[in-house]
Amino acid sequence: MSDIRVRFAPSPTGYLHIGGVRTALFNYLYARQQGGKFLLRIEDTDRQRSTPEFEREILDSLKWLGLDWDEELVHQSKRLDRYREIAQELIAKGAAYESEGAIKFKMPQTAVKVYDIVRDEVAYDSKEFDDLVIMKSDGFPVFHLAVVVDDHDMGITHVIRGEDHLTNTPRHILLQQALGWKSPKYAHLPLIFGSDGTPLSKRHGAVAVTEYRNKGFLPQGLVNYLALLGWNPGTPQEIFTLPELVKQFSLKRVIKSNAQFNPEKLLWVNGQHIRALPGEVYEDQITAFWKEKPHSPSKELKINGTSPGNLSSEKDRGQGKIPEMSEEKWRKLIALYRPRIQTYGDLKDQAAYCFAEPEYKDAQLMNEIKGNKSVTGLLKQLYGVLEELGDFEEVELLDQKTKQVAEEAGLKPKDIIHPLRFVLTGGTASPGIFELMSLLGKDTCLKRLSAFLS
RNA sequence: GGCGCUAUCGUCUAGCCUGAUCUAGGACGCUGCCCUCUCAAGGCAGAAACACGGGUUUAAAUCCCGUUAGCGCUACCA
Repeated sequence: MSDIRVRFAPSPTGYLHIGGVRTALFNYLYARQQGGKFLLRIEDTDRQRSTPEFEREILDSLKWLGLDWDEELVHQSKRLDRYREIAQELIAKGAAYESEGAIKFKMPQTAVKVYDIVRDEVAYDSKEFDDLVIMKSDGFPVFHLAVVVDDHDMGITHVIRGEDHLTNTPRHILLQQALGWKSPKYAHLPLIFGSDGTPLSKRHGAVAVTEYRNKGFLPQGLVNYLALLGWNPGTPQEIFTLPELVKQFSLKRVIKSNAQFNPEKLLWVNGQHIRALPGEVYEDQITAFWKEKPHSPSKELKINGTSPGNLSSEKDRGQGKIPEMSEEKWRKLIALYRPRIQTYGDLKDQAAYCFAEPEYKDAQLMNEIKGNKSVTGLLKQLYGVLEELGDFEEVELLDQKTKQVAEEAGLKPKDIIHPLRFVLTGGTASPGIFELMSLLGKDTCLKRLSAFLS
């Protein structure tokens, strides 16, 4: 156990966003790796914009991501007296003065050096800085004072934050010097931008953690991707679990230049995690995702009474249950789609025809198949063959029988498989047709066939 | 404007400190091929970058200077 103490200090004026997660993550990784403490401080001195709801969202998001923190939460709003005390102390020392109801820090005229772990030494001349308001006329501290006081009181040894604070650092150091306090070590992280190089915002798509959660991203996928923005292990490894990151992380390998957020790579990383998960974990997670109301659009997945197997009746719907597909079928389904999805939410788009009647959107293809006598003849024949089968449990048998129909007509397997896929799914892409037939079940398959052929 | 930070494929990046091993490596995306009943997944291959200009040196992506560009700070926001 080292005495390293770091902190993440969000303002509850909005949801936890991508940039915040990255900052929190790097603090977390450093603390856990060094055997130090990862603390949380809520910077809620902006009374207008801070809300308890946002605070709860932020904490929820951090928990979901697996970034657990140590010790009690610190709220700046509860430390107002302390800031006032320090401000008075600065006045008493002649380092600050009152001005129009506010208190200003008298900026010493001196050279300041910031030793930054990421970018080495950065020098400033404080002649460039104006006197700094530290207490607003409403009696609330300004960010700079609160940060310096809190970091000191919390025993913070390393301040790891975004590069947007780099230029604030000399002011903070001057404040610390005026108070006779030791400065923590600093590490400024590169910023994350959108694909057009401007600060990440809603224009660039999802920025809030909750949005990613709702879409069915895995916390480890998001964490993994974000770890790679501004840091790399120096090895070709790209896929990491949190513990692996903790082990390999190093502030020394933090990149200096800003990065652009690339949603496509995030998707890929997430897909890798989906495939790397132990089977049971995958099953539990994706099942929970589709069951849990607040975080899944599962209503949209529903399902008319006409779904495969014994799907839910009208009454059962909206209960937040997986459609009353048997446990066994649901498992088959998610196994079949595992290599095909990048987020749990993808199931909705890709397997829609498992939960509702297929939509034949491609009218041209529809007519092509329907208008082709030999194809429809083949399908009718197949219908007859399938009807004779007991159930559709045996994939091998379905395979055999279906191909046999084609062979007997002097055709190739795909000559029947492709039209059949279209009939059953309404499209041209699906998992293996025989696995799919088995999944849908005999009734559904026959029903779709006869409906199509009639 | 002033001050500060940054600058390798479209994007994330390795390499830069300790110059020669770099005809610049990996990943996402893209293209093609293989696998194959389609789509994925997986495998293989390909196109794709050292911002620009000066130095230093036998030798520079790597060191130095300048230019340009991007970003940040310059609030009684955080």
